[in-house]
Amino acid sequence: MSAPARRDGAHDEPPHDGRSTRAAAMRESRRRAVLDASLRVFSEKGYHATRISDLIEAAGIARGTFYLYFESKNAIFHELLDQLLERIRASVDGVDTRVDAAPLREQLLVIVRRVLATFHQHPELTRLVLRSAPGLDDEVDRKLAAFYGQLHAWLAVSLQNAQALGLMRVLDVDFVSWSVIGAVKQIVELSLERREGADLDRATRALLDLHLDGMLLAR
Amino acid sequence: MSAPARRDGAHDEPPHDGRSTRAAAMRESRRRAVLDASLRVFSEKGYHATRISDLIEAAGIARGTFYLYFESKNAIFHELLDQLLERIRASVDGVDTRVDAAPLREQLLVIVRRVLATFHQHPELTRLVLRSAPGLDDEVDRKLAAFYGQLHAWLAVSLQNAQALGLMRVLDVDFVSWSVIGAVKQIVELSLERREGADLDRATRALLDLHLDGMLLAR
Amino acid sequence: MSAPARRDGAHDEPPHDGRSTRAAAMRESRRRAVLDASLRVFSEKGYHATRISDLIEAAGIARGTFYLYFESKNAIFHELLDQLLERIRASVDGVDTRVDAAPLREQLLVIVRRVLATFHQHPELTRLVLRSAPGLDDEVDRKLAAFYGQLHAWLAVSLQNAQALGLMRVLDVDFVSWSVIGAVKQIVELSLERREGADLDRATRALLDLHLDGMLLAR
Amino acid sequence: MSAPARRDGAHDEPPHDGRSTRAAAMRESRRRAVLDASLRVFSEKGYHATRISDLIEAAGIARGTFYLYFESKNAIFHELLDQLLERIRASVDGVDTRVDAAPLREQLLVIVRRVLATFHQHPELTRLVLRSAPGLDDEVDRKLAAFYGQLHAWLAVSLQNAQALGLMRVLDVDFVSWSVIGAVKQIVELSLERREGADLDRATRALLDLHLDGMLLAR
DNA sequence: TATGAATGAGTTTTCATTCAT
DNA sequence: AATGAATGAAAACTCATTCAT
Repeated sequence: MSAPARRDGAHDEPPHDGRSTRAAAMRESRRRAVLDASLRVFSEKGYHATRISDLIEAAGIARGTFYLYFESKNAIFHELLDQLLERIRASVDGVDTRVDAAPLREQLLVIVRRVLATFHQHPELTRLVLRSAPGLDDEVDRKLAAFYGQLHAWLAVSLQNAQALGLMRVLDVDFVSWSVIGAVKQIVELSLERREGADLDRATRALLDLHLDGMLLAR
Repeated sequence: MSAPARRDGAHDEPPHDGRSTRAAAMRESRRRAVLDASLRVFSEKGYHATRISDLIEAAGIARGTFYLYFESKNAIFHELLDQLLERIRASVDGVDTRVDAAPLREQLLVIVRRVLATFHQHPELTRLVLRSAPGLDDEVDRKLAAFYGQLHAWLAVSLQNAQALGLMRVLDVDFVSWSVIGAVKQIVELSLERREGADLDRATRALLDLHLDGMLLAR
Repeated sequence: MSAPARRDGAHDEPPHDGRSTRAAAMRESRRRAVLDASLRVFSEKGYHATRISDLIEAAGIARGTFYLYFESKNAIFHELLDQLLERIRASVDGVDTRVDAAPLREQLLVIVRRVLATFHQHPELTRLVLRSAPGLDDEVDRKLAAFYGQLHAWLAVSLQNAQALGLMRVLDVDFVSWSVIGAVKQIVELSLERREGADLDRATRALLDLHLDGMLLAR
Repeated sequence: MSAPARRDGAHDEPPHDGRSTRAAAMRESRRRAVLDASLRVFSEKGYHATRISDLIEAAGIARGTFYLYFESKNAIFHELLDQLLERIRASVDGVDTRVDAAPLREQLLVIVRRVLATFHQHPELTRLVLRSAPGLDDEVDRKLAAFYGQLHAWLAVSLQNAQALGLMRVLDVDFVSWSVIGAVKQIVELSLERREGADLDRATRALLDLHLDGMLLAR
């Protein structure tokens, strides 16, 4: 998976020479603070129920200040969205997709655990992506589709390889990949509600158990 | 699965004696028409992007008339939501959960096909539930949670039985049930985009194949 | 001078069948009332100092009602502007430009008196055109330029004819026409301040006296 | 015509002793630079469409710096306005109003040419006065009224004298003076659009031709 | 019952001015 | 003196809901 263009957010990056390095750092940290506060609010109330007033109150800034850092409510949401998407991409990117490198079981174990952990470490971002984002607007939907599409493509290729190497049964790789993605999403959503960190391992094992060996006793 | 309380929508059902039976029928049919039109609009534009103007235009009624039949924009959405939820429930309800009645594979085949078909027959309702509804408001989220909760409980019990009867491996039934639900949701969403009706069988088979026998070759 | 396309203002003319003739009339009269009230406010405070609040207060309507009739503050202003421009055009249109029809003096007398009277009858519209409109935005400036351009063209042609017929000295018709227009505008503006209606005749005579016979005694 | 009170603009002139003379000069030159840049912007975009951001960008200074030199957006505009008004006043002031000094024709030739040239040399200031200023606020309108009033008074007195000396026909001096002012304004505005410098003489001659000898052939 | 004009609270965004550094 | 980030009052516009006919 290749990294998408980074989204810098602020309208036009001010040209900062040497002397304003400090200022630029301050600015960036403040931006971060607003993003963090906004994430919390968006994640809790959802996009539409969130007012700019909520955002600036949570960030402790004035109304105009918000627009100093972000173009609009919509823009800050997109920036937030891009972040998690990027984070998940990164967490998957690290996994070795050369199937011969290790048994399928081990490989999937690593990636599933990583993905679940990533979501688990960022419950707000997760809630944002899973609950607030879908259906917001066409642009958001396009981003989500692209994201899941990448994930699916990556998974499908991996499975295809495994299949070619005789490590996997002959299955409908397309549907199976989507199925796995759906299962993971659902488990993530579940852990969001339950907020039990300890279940991460249990969830990982259950997912692998099911998908690798199936429900039936023997064949 | 038990049927939930029916939601009548309109403010207070006027007591209709014999002479107004015809009128009541007219009223009901008109209500239906508005609901149908609204479903189409909601499903296409999403809840927030949909204006009352869109609804009344699609239904061909006047602004005030809308409020004669529905309390509010929110109320009609809830009514629509309840409908699909009820329809899916019904499609699942019919399945015999006594595990000994048939092999697990057959049972799951029937139910998965039914569920997929149900969604497939009502793409608008599906889009509504899958895209517009989540994260809308607490009430909606509660309903969805309850719905999926029921589904999960039903599935978990079935699997538990199968397990007890030695028809199924020992798996974490809780997680596995959620995983299956997630997979199905994802496949449904997929078919929503692709709009290929013929794939229903292929999807069903792929889902069962994966979940019953797993990915690995042999054990 | 040809009449320009009428500007109907309201977003999309609602289709009114026979039964809603009364309603349409009501609507139109209400529109008029809002236009009149707005004209008063605009004329007194100028475009920018006028708030929508001022407009709706003057018209005695609610905020939303305003937007039922007009798209925006800018739109109602344009509609008002078009009105006076049209009215002046009409007042000039009636004048016979065939120079041989009457002596130049008589012709100019009629038209100048008409123009002055038109402005004088509508002091608010006049103030709007003369004070608020110029420099408002490009569209307004274009309209004003077009308007004065028509006026100038009409005048220039008339003078050209007069010249060809030997009724007028050989003068730079282009500049002279603009000069006359400027003089009239200034006199109109003057009468706006003085608010003396009786001076209309005196002003007309002074203008003609000056422009026809010049300042010098004899030649 | 007497010079009006000078408007210094900046809050309170700091008392500058000998040692700060250099600094004061710097300050003054910077002030000038900001004024010049602002004039350009105001003249192009108009008062309301001009943002402080435009001003400081054009002047190459920081936001806060602007307020070190000028009290407000309104204040700098007024200062700019006063300048042209003063400049025109000065260009007229030099003309000898003792009518017996020269024939009316010669006198008017000089002054009209001067006035036109003054405007022509400063198109931005001209656009400001003619397009942006009128109707801006009461204070501006008062200044413009005062300015034109002075011009009118000066012209009226001159004509009165000429009349008394038998150099001019008996005309309504009040209206005639306003008429001349209006004509000149219009011609100036015209040359602003056309931007043809060479026409200055032609315009001057046309104006005099018309006003001195009138349109008619002979009397 | 049906209509659609009227309502006004609520929301985003702008931008002149201030002030800490 | 110079800077530019921060401020918040003010303004336009939207749209779900009401209500007189």
